[in-house]
Amino acid sequence: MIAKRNVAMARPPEPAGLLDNLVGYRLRRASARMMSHFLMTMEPLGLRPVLFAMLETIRAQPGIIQQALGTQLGIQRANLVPLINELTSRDLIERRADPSDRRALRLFLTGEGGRLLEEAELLVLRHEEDMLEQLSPAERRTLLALLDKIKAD
Amino acid sequence: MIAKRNVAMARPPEPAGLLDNLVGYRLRRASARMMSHFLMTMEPLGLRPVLFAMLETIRAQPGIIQQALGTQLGIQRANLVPLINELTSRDLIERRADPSDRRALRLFLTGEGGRLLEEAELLVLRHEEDMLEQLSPAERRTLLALLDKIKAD
DNA sequence: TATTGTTATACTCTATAACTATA
DNA sequence: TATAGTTATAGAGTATAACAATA
Repeated sequence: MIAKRNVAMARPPEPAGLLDNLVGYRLRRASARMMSHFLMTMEPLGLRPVLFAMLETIRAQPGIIQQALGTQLGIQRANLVPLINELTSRDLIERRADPSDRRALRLFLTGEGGRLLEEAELLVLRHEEDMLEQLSPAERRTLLALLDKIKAD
Repeated sequence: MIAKRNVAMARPPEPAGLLDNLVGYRLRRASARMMSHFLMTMEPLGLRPVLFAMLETIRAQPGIIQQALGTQLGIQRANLVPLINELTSRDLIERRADPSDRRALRLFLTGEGGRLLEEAELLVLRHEEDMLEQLSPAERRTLLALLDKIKAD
């Protein structure tokens, strides 16, 4: 393609000045790249990032109630419902009534949920390895540590 | 609140195991924190992150066409249209026909767009300062450099 | 034929308010 | 009164397909 110079203020295609020095913007773009690649990687398993995060959290804390799951993942109770339904109807998790608090539903992985999650974990590790191959182990630790220093609000 | 121990596999509320060691997940959470704080900061100006990014890019490259704007910001042409309309109807930018390519529309900030963007930049810098106060200048540079090492796809 | 801008559409994510059943 | 789960709804982001005008 040939550069056009017929407009008064046209400049070389510089990325955009201030924008490119903003941590928030660069963070958002980097995160979008990761998400997009995650989606491609997980497509065969039909797991989006949220669903994977939910399964991981339920596996780490079997019997967790929806409210706690939502709090930990930053998802509101109301928005969690259709996601829980999605995992339930795919037989990846199950809800069991809590005998001591009949408002609460405890969440557990099913056998199939556990199996799928194991497959997913392999894919996720491969995905991270693929996206982060330019970063040494030390750099990855540094990146995580620096991310943690961003204000929690 | 008192911990309940009446469910077989209940564990201490650990964040979630593998999940918390995934760069993609931590990146996504950090980015969400920044976005949320950005939204609060910019609320008085009515600028969302996308709109701010568009204004910045148009200011840096006056006369940019929609297609290029979309490519640079990672927004598809079709999705850009309502955003351009929003900025146009608020008199922050204007479209001018390109005499040499009558398919293309060149984008420019209006006077008011320029003024609003200047205000916005001050707020954004304050916002970044607020969110990143725990990071030294060197750490911020390191963070940006590490983000750049994440694969571009 | 390919490209620019556009319309239409659909899905996901996010946010809020209000309901129910329990506590 | 407060909490857990739910329903309904609306806004915003993102993706694809198809069209008109122009190259």
